[in-house]
Amino acid sequence: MIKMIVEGLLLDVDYVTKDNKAVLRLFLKDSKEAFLVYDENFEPYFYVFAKESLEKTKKEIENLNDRRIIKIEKCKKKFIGKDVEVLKVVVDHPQSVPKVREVIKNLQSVEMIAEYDIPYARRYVIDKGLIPMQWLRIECNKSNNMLFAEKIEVFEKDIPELKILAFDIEVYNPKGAPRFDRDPIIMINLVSNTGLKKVLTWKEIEEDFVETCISEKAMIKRFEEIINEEDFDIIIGYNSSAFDFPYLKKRLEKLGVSIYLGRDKTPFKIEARAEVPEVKINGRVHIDLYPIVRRNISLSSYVLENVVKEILGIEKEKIEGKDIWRVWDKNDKEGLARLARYALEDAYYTFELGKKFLPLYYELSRLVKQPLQDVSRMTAGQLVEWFLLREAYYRNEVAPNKPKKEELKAREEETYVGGYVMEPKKGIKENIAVFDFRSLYPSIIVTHNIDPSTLIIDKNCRENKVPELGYCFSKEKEGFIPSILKMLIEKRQKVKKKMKEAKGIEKKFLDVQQKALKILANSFYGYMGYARARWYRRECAESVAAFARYYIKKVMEIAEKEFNLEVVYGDTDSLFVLIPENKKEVIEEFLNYVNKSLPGNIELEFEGFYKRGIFVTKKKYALISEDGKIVAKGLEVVRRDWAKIAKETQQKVIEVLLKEGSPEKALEIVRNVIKKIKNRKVSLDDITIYTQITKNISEYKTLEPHVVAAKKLQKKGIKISPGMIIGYVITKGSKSISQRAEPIDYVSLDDYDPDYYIENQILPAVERIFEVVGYSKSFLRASEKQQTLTRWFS
DNA sequence: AAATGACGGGG
DNA sequence: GTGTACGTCATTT
Repeated sequence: MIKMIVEGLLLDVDYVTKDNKAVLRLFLKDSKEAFLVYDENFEPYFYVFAKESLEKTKKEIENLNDRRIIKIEKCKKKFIGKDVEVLKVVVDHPQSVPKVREVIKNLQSVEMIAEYDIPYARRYVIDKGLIPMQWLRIECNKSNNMLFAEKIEVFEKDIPELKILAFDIEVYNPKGAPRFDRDPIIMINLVSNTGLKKVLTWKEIEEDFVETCISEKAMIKRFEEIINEEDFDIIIGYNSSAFDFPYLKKRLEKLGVSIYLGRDKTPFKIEARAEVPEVKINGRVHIDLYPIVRRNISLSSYVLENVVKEILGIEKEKIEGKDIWRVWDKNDKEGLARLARYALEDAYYTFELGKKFLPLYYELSRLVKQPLQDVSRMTAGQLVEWFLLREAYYRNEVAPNKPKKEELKAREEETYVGGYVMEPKKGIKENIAVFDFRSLYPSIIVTHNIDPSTLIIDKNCRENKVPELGYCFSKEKEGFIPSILKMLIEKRQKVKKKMKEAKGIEKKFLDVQQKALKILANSFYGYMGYARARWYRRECAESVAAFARYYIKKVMEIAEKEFNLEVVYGDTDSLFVLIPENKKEVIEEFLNYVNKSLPGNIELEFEGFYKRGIFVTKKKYALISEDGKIVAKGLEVVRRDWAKIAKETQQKVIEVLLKEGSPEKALEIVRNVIKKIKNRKVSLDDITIYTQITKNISEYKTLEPHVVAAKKLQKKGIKISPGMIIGYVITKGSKSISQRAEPIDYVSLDDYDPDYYIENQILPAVERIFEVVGYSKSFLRASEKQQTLTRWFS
């Protein structure tokens, strides 16, 4: 056994079981290579609160004679700000926790149990004070060529160059959605910061970045080889959790091959989660950019091309997914080369998106102090929760439990008045300035000391009283949440101050840091009102919202009364104001005036200027900026289970209204579409609705259209299995919509029901928009029904 | 009115 | 893995 000291950046932590004991694995990376350190010095535990005396409860637990229980200790802790004494029950293995806790929680003398559901690796990084994406100096023992940690300390140092691979697969798909049991992977596209720009495939393609393998199987094995040879730290994809990796896994099963991508030479695993599946490649970090982009940027569509356009400002061409197989089958030299170029582009842009977002997640990982891959999957509420769990540990607070099912249901039903949403002045408006107050919520929490422990429910309370509500917040003692939030805000201000003097990379680095702090700080309000939160407290969230309403209304009043500006819309922390032609300077004046009148660090910001907007209802509007970018909120019908013709019609209507400001032209578009539908001048492609079968047909309780269509296919001898996407058309007749759904392969243009497409597809997609520009629902419907009588459709 | 089921991205 | 989303919409029952 040799003693030694190693240093490395903490990329990930998990545990393995050796001799029935859990051993933690720290995956580290120094400036040269990746390495692994084990830690055996940690034990799983949870807390027990006693009804009467700790001693009595301790005895009762001891009397269980449960061999999984290793130790029971009395501890002094705090719970929601109050001193408590609890028992710490240590067990032999993390997987014993759920079993032992079930026994203990039902004991007579037990009041409740706590912190019984914290994943072992996360508990470990919290208790040991480790910071992922930060450097560790570890004193270890080396035996059998393995390193065992004895003492660990965190120190600050820049993140070393990490090896990052972006990948993407192309799949043969003659039936639209690829069927994993039949359709092969035809290309694997790789772009890395180690200089890789490669398309693996199994057809000869004349491009120098293409590497031709002898078969699909050989191509996948080559993919494995490249990952292991280059030893990537991070593997990124776009929707790779839900598509690329699951598809790859199914192909591997079908082909009877295994690949070992883990640093410990294990296969990658796909773990079912409520959200999207989680891909685990031991020792490496897998990050799917699709959910990240969705969480961080508000767009009407998240197809890669659109994301690249909006975020990177690059117009990228797309080979329609549906056409890939055709190009592949055609075997035309130029076609295949073109396919390969597009394929490489997909990986390239995924890589570019990674460059854009990864630094932020490195920072969030350091800030929340949980592993990068975990943090990359967290929603805002989870970021706050894990951050608070760490803070609670260091303040000796026992964390409140997550709500049980009934409690969750009760919380979800507990509604309160949220932000103020103004009923928009409906219709088309021009020259719109948008302002928002993003720092409003955190500032309110800190300024008014809003916390579960400071809440006073008393109609007659006076000091620090919440507008409209019978609550006050004591200012005697700083609350848990306000004190943490205050620290975050101050830290951010410091970083921003430093940023002013910094340059180049240093400045960028600081900018990412302040963004991470901002994201976290802005999530605390939502967190207190989030039903699944441990530190949930309805009255707190309710009070923040009440203060926010007070401030936004005040600012709207200033705009109208003091600046004579028309406010056309506002939502929670934003307001939309009409700016008179040639008076843009008023934006600055208004902003300055408002900010002088607001208390503390509460600040209004200018978000942007828009040439035109359509305001439909609360939360439903579309804006076009001066450079022609359209931002649509709440109006999109871009789902697969709508007919293409409905989606396209809606898009065209919004575009014409915003670009030309002409309801008449938009109406003309709708009339033409209706006419086309009536005259059967559409294609089957336009009217096909695609819906996925998600379980065995026999398990369906209700007979929806796609289920009926699938049953009809089954009768024709076609095997239906979960995951299949059924394309169908609604045909003429008097039965229910479902009964009239016919599989696309068995209908002709003469069969479809024009009324269904007009009434249930076209009109619902556009009528709300038309209503606000002066054409009522009944007008649209009436003019549609009078088709043969009126000029509209003749 | 309540219950049920599907959407997103990927090809 | 000591963790199971989310908010919205259409259609059926």
